[in-house]
Amino acid sequence: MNNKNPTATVLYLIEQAIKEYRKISQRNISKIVKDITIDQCLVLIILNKDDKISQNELANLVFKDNASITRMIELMVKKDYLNRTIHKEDRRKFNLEITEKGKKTLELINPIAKINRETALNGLSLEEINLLEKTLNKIITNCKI
Amino acid sequence: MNNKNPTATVLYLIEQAIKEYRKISQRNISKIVKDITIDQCLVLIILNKDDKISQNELANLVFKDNASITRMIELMVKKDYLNRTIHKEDRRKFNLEITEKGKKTLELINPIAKINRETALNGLSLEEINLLEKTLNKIITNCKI
DNA sequence: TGTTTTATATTGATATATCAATTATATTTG
DNA sequence: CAAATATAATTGATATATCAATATAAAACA
Repeated sequence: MNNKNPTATVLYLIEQAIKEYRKISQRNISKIVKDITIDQCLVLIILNKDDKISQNELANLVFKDNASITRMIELMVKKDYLNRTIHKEDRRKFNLEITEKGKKTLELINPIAKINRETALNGLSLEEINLLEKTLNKIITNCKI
Repeated sequence: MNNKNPTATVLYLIEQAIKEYRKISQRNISKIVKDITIDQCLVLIILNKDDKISQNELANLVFKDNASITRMIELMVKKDYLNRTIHKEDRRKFNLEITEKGKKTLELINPIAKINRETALNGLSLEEINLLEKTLNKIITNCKI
């Protein structure tokens, strides 16, 4: 793992970075909202921007499997963060609506999400971040081919 | 998600990048070895370099929880990739030994792991990779504080 | 129109992630 | 040396990841 050749280790670093970020994010969220996961938060944030998306589209946006989304939504409905009703035009789909509890939670979550990002990116120049973005996009493209 | 401000999106990109990389890695491994996961491969690779490490140390190396490692090892013993015996000097610990099947699997895995890395990093200059490494390390440090 | 194909979501099975509580053993300390 | 503390690993509970198989509805097509 501690080779000098970064090609052998940089992919582990990506994994480590996202795991550390998820950890502090979950810790900070849990201080304020007890019964929610960061993945569920992300679902709330996305639905808040566009509540007309399907579960399929939602899955793509958060890089998850359809199966995972189905189960997450199930839990979020059970915990009263979301309502789910059948889509009238396409009866295979569902409407996902954020409940009052969900909206209140969003107000608590949004500032924390901002702080989490700022914490993680603290001390990085905009140039560094742009480069990071560019490089990650290349890796993503490489893997998708 | 499609803000122009990269500070809001770059952390999602990290998540996406590692997920795409894990996907192709698992796909390529599964073509050759049927009953193994990429996480289990990583455990084999690490134990092959140093079979004296404890489960704790192993967990740290692969950025996993102790609990996850316990269960992974349990499965790997069941599938005859590892042997586990009690540590004589410290009876809280265990010795982890790669079986013959494990060794043969390693020979199949190692070249694929190399190809996976090369695929993911294809077209990236050494400079880009070094910068990526540097930036990721900064993020990791930020999150750990 | 009836049949085939495609799209959306669910379910089952298995693996991993994470936290908290617990067990067993080692180490430290009074 | 005994009690307190620390360390290594396990277990239980719950959430997510992934694949394959399935159900249902919509769209395409002949």
